[in-house]
Order: sequence, then structure tokens, then C-alpha cells
Amino acid sequence: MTPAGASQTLRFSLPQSLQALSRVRDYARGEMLFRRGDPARSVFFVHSGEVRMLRSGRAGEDILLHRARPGEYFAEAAVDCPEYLCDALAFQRSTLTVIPKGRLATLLAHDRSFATQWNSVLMRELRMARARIERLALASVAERVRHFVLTEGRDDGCEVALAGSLKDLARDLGVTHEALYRTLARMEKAGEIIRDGNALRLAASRRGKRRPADR
Amino acid sequence: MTPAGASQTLRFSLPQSLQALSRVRDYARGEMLFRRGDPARSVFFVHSGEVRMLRSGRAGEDILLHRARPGEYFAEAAVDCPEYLCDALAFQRSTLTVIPKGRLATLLAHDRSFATQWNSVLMRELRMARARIERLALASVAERVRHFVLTEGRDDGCEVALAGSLKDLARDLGVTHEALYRTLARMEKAGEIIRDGNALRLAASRRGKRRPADR
DNA sequence: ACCCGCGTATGATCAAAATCATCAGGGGAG
DNA sequence: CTCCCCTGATGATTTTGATCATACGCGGGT
Repeated sequence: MTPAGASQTLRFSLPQSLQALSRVRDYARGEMLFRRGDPARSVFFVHSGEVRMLRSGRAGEDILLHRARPGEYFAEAAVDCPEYLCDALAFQRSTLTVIPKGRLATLLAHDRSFATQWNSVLMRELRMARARIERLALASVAERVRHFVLTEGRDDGCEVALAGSLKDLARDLGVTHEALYRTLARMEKAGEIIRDGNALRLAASRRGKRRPADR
Repeated sequence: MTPAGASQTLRFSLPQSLQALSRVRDYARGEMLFRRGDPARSVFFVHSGEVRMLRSGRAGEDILLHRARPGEYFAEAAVDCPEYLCDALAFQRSTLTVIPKGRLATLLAHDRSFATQWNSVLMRELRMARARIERLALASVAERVRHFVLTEGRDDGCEVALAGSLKDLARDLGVTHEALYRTLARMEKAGEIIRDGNALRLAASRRGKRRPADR
């Protein structure tokens, strides 16, 4: 599609100061970005595709540690760690920004305002990760959908623009796509949500009392 | 039990420089630590108990954003945010370290080595949160147990010392305690794991091929 | 000494989601 | 233009875990 140079317009933009010192690269599906024990050279940002962080036990049992999706940084730990702690594999064809660790460290040390910005980025990722944890701990698909809309939605919930396909969303919610299709259909029929193109909205009415999150 | 002053020995110790500027306090079950919109005054650390971060929609539907458990910081975002973004509620009687935001910010700005340390803490929390996400996305309880032991276990897996009860673990894994009891019993009978007091060990043999994490 | 509460444990039943299967429609590639 | 692949969608069947119920041992408090 795009020639290997990755010159298409990117959906996400990074801070100026970061763009100045990094480059954009495409990785083929199945390509290895780094392996555990490799000297940590770079921090990455995902524009498109998916990169998986794996820890491979000696018996071949791959444990999945993280799926880095578009809009996310990964291997941020490289900044203050001499070597990578796990393997990184481009699970799909992916466009990434590659940020040399050394230059990032220098920037962090000398540019106070950038350091603050970087901290905010990490904090945001942490908040989102934690919200996802609680979402995945919910028992039913419908509850996860509600949680998703309310936490990922613009201005305090009620509506989200879906970034990808419903299959992608299903994977995010930790359920099969079939279960998601059915649940969305049921919720729509019940008047609980409204689907409008790639937007998903919680109906203003049907806002039942959620008991204060037990278990 | 302990008089309100919270003078018992704490299980976790914070960096010296942090201890110097913070205080330890007990919170009663049900006590509100802060509400959304309150001026962000403090960052917290959980020694014992559980604090829940909630976003309360106007219709009374509480969305659980995070359960802060012993050994975790929370409301770290207070450092560079003028007001809290959600409510925090002591869900159980909890002992917390309260770290005044201003002093922490000063420390971060002036003490290069502390800033690095703090960054490592955040990165560690982020890595653990991401691993938990992938764990919760696993379909079966047994897979979650395996993932738990391999990621949380000492020296590259194979063994974990359980911090709390099996019920606590079950909640961490996002399943009912019954399901966990049964699964552990089945895995032990199958010779896949060994339970030794509060330790949980993966048997060296039974290390079946995990296919590279599909879905 | 007794009771209560909690963690551990196991059984029976039931609901929900996974799995497998099939099909329609749209968009891209040839 | 046609074919094929992918997403969306729905049905049938199976599996899993949630739920409810019961039981036992232990430690703390009255």
C-alpha cells in the first residue's frame, strides 16, 4: 500500500521536540522489534497496527504482557533501563515512531517543560490502563460496553467515536465479536444505546442504578 | 484495633525523601478521601485496605475506575493537575501515606535522582497494569492463574508468594472465589501446580505450548 | 466454653459467553 | 466487472463460570 518509507499522513502527532529527534518506520507483520536482553535503544509510539510485548518462557509458553495499539507509547521503560525486559513483535503491519532512548533521556533531563509533558503522557496511559482493568473485571458484556462508553467517551461519557471495527472493540473488551454484536443489538433494541455510524451513544433515559461495584 | 494514630509497623516503606514530607493516616471504611473537582492536594500510597476511584455520573451510575490496593500509589496525577478527576472512597478501613502534592512537585523539580526514582515507580505500575489487562483478557481461569504466576512470580515465574487470601487473588483475577478454588484444585490434581502454604508454583513438567496468544 | 465470622472447599443448577457454522453486503484487487 | 476477503450479523450447540447452598476449621471476642 504505502511504500516502505511510511510517508502517509499520520493519525497522531507527537510533541514537536520528540518529532525532531525520532523517525517513523514501518514494520512488517511478524517482524521482531527487539528481544529480551537486547540493549534498550528506543522508545516507540504506535501510529497504526499492533505490537505485542511477550515474555517467552524456555518451554515455549509465550505470555502476552501488552498489546500496544494505535495512539500508545510502549517500551517507555527503556529510558531508565539498560536492556529490554521482554520481546516486542509487530503482530500486524505497523507504522511506528522510533524515539532514540539517549536523546529522549537528554531531553527529559534538560527540558523541564518537556519532562512535565512526558509525565502527563505516562499518567494518562496509567489512568487508562487502570480503567481498562476495572472494565475487564466486569461480569457481563453489556456492563463493559457501558463502562467503555462512560470512560472513553468525550465530555464525561454518553458518546464515543469508535476508532476501529467492532471486532477491534470486542477484542478491547475481552469478548468475542459475536458476543459483542449480540449485546449491542440487544442494548439497541432495549433503547439503552444508539448506534450512529461509528459513534456509540448511551441513551439519556435508561440510566439504571449501578450498585456501588461490589466484588 | 490499632488506635487511630496508625502507629503500627507498615508493610511497605517509601523512599526516605518521600517519608520526610508525608504523613501516615488511617481512613475509616466508607470515608471519602476527595471528590471530583476538589483541589488536588495530595498523592497517596496504600499500606493496607482498599481505596476505590469512582466517577459518578449524574444518574447515580458509579463507574469504577480503579481499586488501589496495598503497595500501590494512587492519584499520582495530582502532581500536574489542579483538581481531582474522580472521587476516592476508602472501601475498607485503610492505612495510607498522604503526600502533599506541592512538596512532591518541588522534590521532583529539584532532585534529579528522586525524579528518576519516581519515574521508575510510575513505569513499574504501568507495566503491571498492562500485564493485568492481558491477564484479564484470557478466557479461562487456569490461563489467568498461569499468567499470574509467570508475570508476578519471582525470578522469571514458576513461583509466587501470595500476598493475601485466595479470595483476594480471585478478585485480582476477575473470577469468583469458588471458580478459583475449583481451578486450583483441578490444576493441582493434574500436577500442573504445587501449593505450598502461601506459595504457588508451576510444576516444571506440564508446560504445554501456548499458541502465540490469538484473538 | 461457646459462638460468630471468615477463609476454604465442594456440589447443583443456571445463565452467559465461547464456539462453530452460515450468510449478506461492500470494497479492493486483479 | 467479477471475485474474494473482511466486517457485520445471527442461529445452534457446548462449555464455562456465576450463583446459591452447605459444610468445616480456625481465631477472636464475649
